[in-house]
Amino acid sequence: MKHMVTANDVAKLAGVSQSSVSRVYFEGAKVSEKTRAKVLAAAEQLGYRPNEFARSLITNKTKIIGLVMKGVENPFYPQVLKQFTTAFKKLGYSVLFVHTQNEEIQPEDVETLLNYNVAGVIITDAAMSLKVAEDFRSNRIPLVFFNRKLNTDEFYSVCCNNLDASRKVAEYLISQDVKDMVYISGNGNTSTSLEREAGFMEILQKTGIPHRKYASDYTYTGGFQTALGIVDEGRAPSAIFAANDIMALGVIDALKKKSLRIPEDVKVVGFDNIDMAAWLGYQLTTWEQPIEEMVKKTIEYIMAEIADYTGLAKAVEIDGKLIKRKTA
Amino acid sequence: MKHMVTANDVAKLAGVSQSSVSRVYFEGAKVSEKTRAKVLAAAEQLGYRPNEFARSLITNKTKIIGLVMKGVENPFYPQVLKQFTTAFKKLGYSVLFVHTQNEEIQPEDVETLLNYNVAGVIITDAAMSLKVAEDFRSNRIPLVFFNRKLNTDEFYSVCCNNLDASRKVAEYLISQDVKDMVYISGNGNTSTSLEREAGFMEILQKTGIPHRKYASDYTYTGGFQTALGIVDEGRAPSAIFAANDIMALGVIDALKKKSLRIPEDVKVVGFDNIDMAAWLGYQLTTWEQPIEEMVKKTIEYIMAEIADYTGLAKAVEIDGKLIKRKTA
DNA sequence: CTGAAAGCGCTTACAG
DNA sequence: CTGAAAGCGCTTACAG
Repeated sequence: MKHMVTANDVAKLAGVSQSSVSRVYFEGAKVSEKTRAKVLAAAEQLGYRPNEFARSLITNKTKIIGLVMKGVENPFYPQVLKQFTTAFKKLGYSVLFVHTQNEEIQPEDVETLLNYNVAGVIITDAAMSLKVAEDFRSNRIPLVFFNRKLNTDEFYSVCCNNLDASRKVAEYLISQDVKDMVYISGNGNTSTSLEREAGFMEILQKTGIPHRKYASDYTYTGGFQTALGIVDEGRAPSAIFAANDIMALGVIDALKKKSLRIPEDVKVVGFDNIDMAAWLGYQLTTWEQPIEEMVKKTIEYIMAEIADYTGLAKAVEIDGKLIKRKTA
Repeated sequence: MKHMVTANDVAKLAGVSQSSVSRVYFEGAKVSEKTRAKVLAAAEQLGYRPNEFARSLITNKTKIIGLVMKGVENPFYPQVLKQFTTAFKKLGYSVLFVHTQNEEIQPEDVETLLNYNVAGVIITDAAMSLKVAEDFRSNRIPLVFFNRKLNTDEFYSVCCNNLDASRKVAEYLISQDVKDMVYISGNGNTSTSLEREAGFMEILQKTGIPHRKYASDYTYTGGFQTALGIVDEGRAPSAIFAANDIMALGVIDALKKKSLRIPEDVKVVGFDNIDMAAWLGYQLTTWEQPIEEMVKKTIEYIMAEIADYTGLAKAVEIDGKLIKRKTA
């Protein structure tokens, strides 16, 4: 068995009480400089480290944030993971990574989060039922939907302003003098795909530009196959708006395979601005999601709720910007 | 304050002792079916869930695995993260994700891992000093270096057989009738880059094929710039072996930019077989790392050490295979 | 400012 | 098989 050095061991060596040792390590507690010095010296000598579990048990608080994610194949999400982890570390919080295979978060994942009494949970591209979300609420655990919304407005969400962004994409494309357009959607019922479609279609309808929609799945292969199908139908449009970048890259490869020139024959616009969009092989014109700002807003909310739980619900939307490159 | 349902509450409702409630939830403990039924009914009614922290405090064990990672921009690593998370979940373990900005794992990250008394730690592309590694050992926490080795053989590591793999890459390239070759390395002192270089060079030296080495950094941009430099020198070789795929993709884009044909003018081989290597825009010939098998070996070791700590050190190496596509 | 003591929610010998 | 009790390593009123 590994022997743990406890506050008691330190207390004995330092010649103070165990409470004093505790006070040295508990932020906000008061100790004299003299005691602090004695304790720190003894602790150093013994290699003392406060036990997080004992601490959490008594305070009923943890420094763990649950981050739920599905599509790590889309580089957008590892980026999100990285930024959250980095930002939370500065605040003294660690992230418990939960990966859901399925579209929807599984009961055992919810169990895990609840068992560890996480200080907050962020759910990204996985779906969560209303019932589960209520579970977190009833446990007073702050929850935010990141880059996704529930179709009720009873929870906190942080997204890019998808509606406005896709309107701007449509307007930009129209200004490029296109005849007809195609929207390639992501997974059917995701709020992101739905909103991007709505904004895009709204402008096209308003301006009377012919348009069609094809359903895909937010993957490279999905984008690739969908675009191949479109060309094989003999109905290549003058512009394609893909609901995310990784699909857009598949679209580009498919169009190239069919010897169509980009942007001359077909223009392509994506969404996210992942690293690869800038690669010379693609040079994708896309809408940049303001990840940094989105992460910041999410953390602000969670921290505020940790300090003083309100259960506040709000749909926060942050603008991004159009990044013009070579594909449109 | 959120009120927690405790084993005591359940005990009262079920009309049994708190110990009996505990036994129902503690694997391996014995309870009669009758008691179990009573407890489960009461627990269900109250929404009871055992407190992980109290449990960890008393058993001095956790179900948390620390996973340390740096380069999430290289799709190889999110893939590794996903596979570990999935496999550990099945065993009832969760993963605490630790992202290091710097090349080397930071003291505060080590603190975190130690404070949470993690059941094991896996360190991927970040570096860890010998001193820190010893820290884990002295706390009897199993540690494995995944896809990286320390330059001492005192720790457990799981890697692809890089030496053999790169020899095979060299032999394959030679069979393609090349005149001279270039090796583009990853970050200088990583074991992977060093080993891949060693195996590759060994064969080239043996067969007397002219070769040069360029130092890069395992990123797309690094590969791109390095290849650009090589061409600008007017010394494009007949084949380039990049130490990982993401650099190889950069190399391809640079060569294309310089209007060199692949594989006719220059052949390119990568390492990893990330998803993108198969994309139509690249069709990269590469060495596939057997992630699944590597993950499996890592987990086997960690589980064995959790059950019975030995501190066993070993360098496990697993073969991968050459994936022939269009670039060589 | 400091110490003795209670208690967080569990597991686990120890009796019965 | 079950219960009463001790104890894991902390925080936090409560006195002094």
